[in-house]
Amino acid sequence: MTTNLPRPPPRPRGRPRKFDPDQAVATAQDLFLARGYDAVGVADITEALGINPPSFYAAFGSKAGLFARVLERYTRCNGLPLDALLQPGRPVAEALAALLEEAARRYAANVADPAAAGCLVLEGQRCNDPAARDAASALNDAAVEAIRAFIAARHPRQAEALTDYVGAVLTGLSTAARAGQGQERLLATAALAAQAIRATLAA
Amino acid sequence: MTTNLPRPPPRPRGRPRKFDPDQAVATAQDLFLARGYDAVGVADITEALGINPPSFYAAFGSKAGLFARVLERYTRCNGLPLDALLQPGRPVAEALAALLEEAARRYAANVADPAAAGCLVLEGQRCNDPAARDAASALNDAAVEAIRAFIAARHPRQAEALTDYVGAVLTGLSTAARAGQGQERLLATAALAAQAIRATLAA
DNA sequence: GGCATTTTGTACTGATGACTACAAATTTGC
DNA sequence: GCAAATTTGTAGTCATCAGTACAAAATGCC
Repeated sequence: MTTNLPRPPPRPRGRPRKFDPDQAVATAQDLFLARGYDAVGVADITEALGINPPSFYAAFGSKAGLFARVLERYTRCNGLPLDALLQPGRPVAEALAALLEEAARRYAANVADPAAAGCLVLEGQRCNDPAARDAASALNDAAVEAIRAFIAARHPRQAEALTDYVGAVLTGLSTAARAGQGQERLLATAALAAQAIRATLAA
Repeated sequence: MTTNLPRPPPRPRGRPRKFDPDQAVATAQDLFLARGYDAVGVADITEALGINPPSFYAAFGSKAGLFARVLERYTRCNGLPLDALLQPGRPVAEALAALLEEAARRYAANVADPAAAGCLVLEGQRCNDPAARDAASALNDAAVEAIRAFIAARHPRQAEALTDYVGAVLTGLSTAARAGQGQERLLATAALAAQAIRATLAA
């Protein structure tokens, strides 16, 4: 029997694409992370991809449409792994400390791309395009709710305040990363921030 | 003797101004605080002032030039009173806790202008105009240095880490305020954040 | 009154940036 | 080979926005 399972999808009818949309999303992610949504023009993207505007709009609809796909990829591949960090059995203070530490590691600029620092979701919420902002806010809201629910399972009385606090520190870490602070400083801030969580939950 | 002291400055030669530049700076401060530097156009400002663009440019030179004057006014009238909060004799943990609490109070939106939330200096650093960004960053750098020096006077070993932490929390508070959190939530976050400072300095 | 000075109002310019109309090109299915 | 389908490349449109040219108006000084 010849294989009939993983048949490569038959190529559609018309002229084939000159570029890979998934690769384009990855490239755009780098650009947005390095310069921010507003500062990256469609012309920058099409130039980086070696395509012309019509190809871009046929594939993604709009700049905000591309950004939504970039955010999806970012949360899947590069965002904080909330599911792994906030496992139901884990002590809350320990989990939140690990969350902040992981954020410090991920938000710091790496050597490969020194300008790519901070969190794309957090920073994306500050852009001037309502559609892009809403896409980022939706993902942020989901993440905040996941943190709140995790805390509330064990410490319902302190869930709101601790969630606000963790959110504020994450924002501060992302901003500090974009301002050029290196991983050591971000880790020190995260460790310091975690002390407040321990102090609160120990009481 | 007739008074000769507070003589009102003799009116200059030409056609008199139709608007008061200082009042214009105050109006612009409200606009920038409510919508952010990038989202406020020169047209918005001239319309709010009831003047035409040439009058605007004759008085302020550029949008960034106006923003510099707005920032000066903001730090003088509405910014955190660092000098009062960080007096040399004051215990460091107490002073920093008061600083965070005061930030929570000031960053929260007030009833008079519900959209005006957050810190104009912190938010201004994120705009897309390099000149405006630099003006905001210079003021921020000065504030950060003042905090660092205040801490270092008593706790030199922890000055860097604590300053980074306080800066991150302030950024988080400003962002949370702009996201709509009310004063109670901001105060709770500030109080929580202060615990980490106490824990660090008690050791 | 006449002149110098400064601001005002009208009506632009020039740059930028998201987005598109349209025809040519390249593929598949018959 | 031919028609249908889809993408590409060229060359734009349109809106927005910071900033300006220039003449008319309004003042003080002589």
